[in-house]
Amino acid sequence: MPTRRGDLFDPVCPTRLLLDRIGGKWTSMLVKTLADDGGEVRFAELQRRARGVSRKMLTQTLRDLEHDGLVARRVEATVPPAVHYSLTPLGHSLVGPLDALRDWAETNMPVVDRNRRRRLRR
Amino acid sequence: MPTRRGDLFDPVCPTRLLLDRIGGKWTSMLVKTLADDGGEVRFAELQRRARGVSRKMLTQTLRDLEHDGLVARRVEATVPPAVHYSLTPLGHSLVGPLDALRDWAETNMPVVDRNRRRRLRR
DNA sequence: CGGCATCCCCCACGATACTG
DNA sequence: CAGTATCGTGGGGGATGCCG
Repeated sequence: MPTRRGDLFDPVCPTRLLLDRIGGKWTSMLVKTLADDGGEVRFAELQRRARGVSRKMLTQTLRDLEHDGLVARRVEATVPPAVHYSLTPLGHSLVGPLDALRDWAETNMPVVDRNRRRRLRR
Repeated sequence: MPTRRGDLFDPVCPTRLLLDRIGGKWTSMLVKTLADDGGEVRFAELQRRARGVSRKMLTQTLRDLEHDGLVARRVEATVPPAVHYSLTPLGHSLVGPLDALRDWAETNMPVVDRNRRRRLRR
């Protein structure tokens, strides 16, 4: 078996791959948006809810999620086209673990002064 | 209350801050190493266990973890110095949620062919 | 031994413009 | 409406060297 369970030190270990995904700037909020809705959400609606995301990053993030089987994409061939996104069952199964992280963060993450963005740096 | 629970769309929401941390290349494996050990681990030992980490990134990651109260640093003022790292209680409390993520990843993360590193890119 | 300082590279991400 | 194409940039992260 190529992937030993728990071997975070393997550069291609599943945990690292997952963290690469949900570590993306928009991934977690998109998953949460789709999870909260429960059904299908259109592209423009997603962009409206994820305040600040560019169309490029929205597309790219959704493509990655789709590639990993977390998100389903359905196209209505109308003019203009309507594209609907939703969580797959696999996607829904990730919501639990993600919520656990979120709960931990909201309870324990120290409140940061807005001036030092990101790291402390210097 | 400044941080609304569940507002992933707030740029400084706790979840995003947490993901910035554990999204780091070495963070999760360091936390896991310290968690598995249970006690104190020396700098050189950490570097040995986290195969591939440079001293610079090891120091930087540990500093960030320390800053967030997840890791404790203890210096023995001998020559040469001996520095010991361990998880704080707060750090230990993160292990559960992190393990949940890890379990999900190992069960559900699609096996990736080693050729396409990171995204699909093109 | 542990850890800054420095230099450099690369890629995630943003802004903008064009298209079916 | 829902994308692609292109360009530019910030900062995460690697390599190396010096230092107390």
